[in-house]
Amino acid sequence: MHTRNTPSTTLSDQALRLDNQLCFALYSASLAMTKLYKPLLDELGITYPQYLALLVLWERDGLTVSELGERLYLDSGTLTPLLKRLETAGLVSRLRDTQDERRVLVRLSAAGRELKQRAACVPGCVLQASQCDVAEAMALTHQIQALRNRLTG
Amino acid sequence: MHTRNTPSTTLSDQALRLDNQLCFALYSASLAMTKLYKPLLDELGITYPQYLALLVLWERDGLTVSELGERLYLDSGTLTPLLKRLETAGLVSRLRDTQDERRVLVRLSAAGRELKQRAACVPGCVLQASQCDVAEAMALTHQIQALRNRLTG
DNA sequence: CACAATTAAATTGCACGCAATTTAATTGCA
DNA sequence: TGCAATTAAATTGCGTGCAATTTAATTGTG
Repeated sequence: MHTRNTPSTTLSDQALRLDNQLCFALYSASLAMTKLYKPLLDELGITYPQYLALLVLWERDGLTVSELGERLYLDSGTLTPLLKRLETAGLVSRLRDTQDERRVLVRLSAAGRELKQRAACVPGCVLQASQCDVAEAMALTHQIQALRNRLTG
Repeated sequence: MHTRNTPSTTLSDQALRLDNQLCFALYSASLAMTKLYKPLLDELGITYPQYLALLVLWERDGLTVSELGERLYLDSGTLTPLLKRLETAGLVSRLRDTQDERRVLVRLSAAGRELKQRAACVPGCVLQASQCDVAEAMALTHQIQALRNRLTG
């Protein structure tokens, strides 16, 4: 119910404006970033979420699906099919842990390890395309990580 | 090829670390934000991208699919089925523009307009859950929007 | 006016994300 | 030891995102 007949802008109108939404800024920036990666990752024959999984494995090989999921904030419903595709592409192996048959160990293949060299130029290309200087990008990264940690913690 | 036998950390190793990726900060924060909205939007019977489309229509009703897409950075491949679901839910109508039959005008129904009142509390709830003060959230929003504009421009 | 070029949505196909459930292995406790 | 509770992946089902194509309407040009 309005208190006058002319269109008024209430506090909740302001709060609901798309351009005032932190969530939409994150959402649209994340999608834009993915599109930026697309041509670079096409060269490597992988998708953006597959690239993220490989980043984790390039840091530390031989993780379980759950450990990968903790690092990426993704569950087995997302990771199982993604990892099967990486396996089909010959980049990783998926083998049950003999110590605990519930677990599946994900390991880089030789091709998976070699792909790291070909990916070495990707972060630089993206940074350049995003027209950020390194310091600005790092500062923003830390702020967004801090937000995410509050959201998930 | 390494210049020594001990494991070394190269510049490109650093550049490829998951926690140094602005893209992953955005990606994981965006997903975390979506999960925060989930229970609130479940109450309203809509998904997060549907909520974004409604935010646009609550600002300005009667847009074409393309105009919605420009605002949300989404294409008809995403929006057409999403808008059909909003139509099925009784929140919008989708009618060909009689002036130009190529266009489809998306308009809020009475129920769609009324939903805005029920959604009025959502931004505040989310802000509280994200443990940001308003000024911090706004500042971060503007920084991320500026980045997105560079990425899409 | 004819007709090629352009534009707007819709469609198709594939890869996520994720909630909910299922399957299988391990743990813990009486 | 037996067996319920827990844990780890996989599976199912649905809703995005998006590239590529298709369909249909409009525009522009000779």
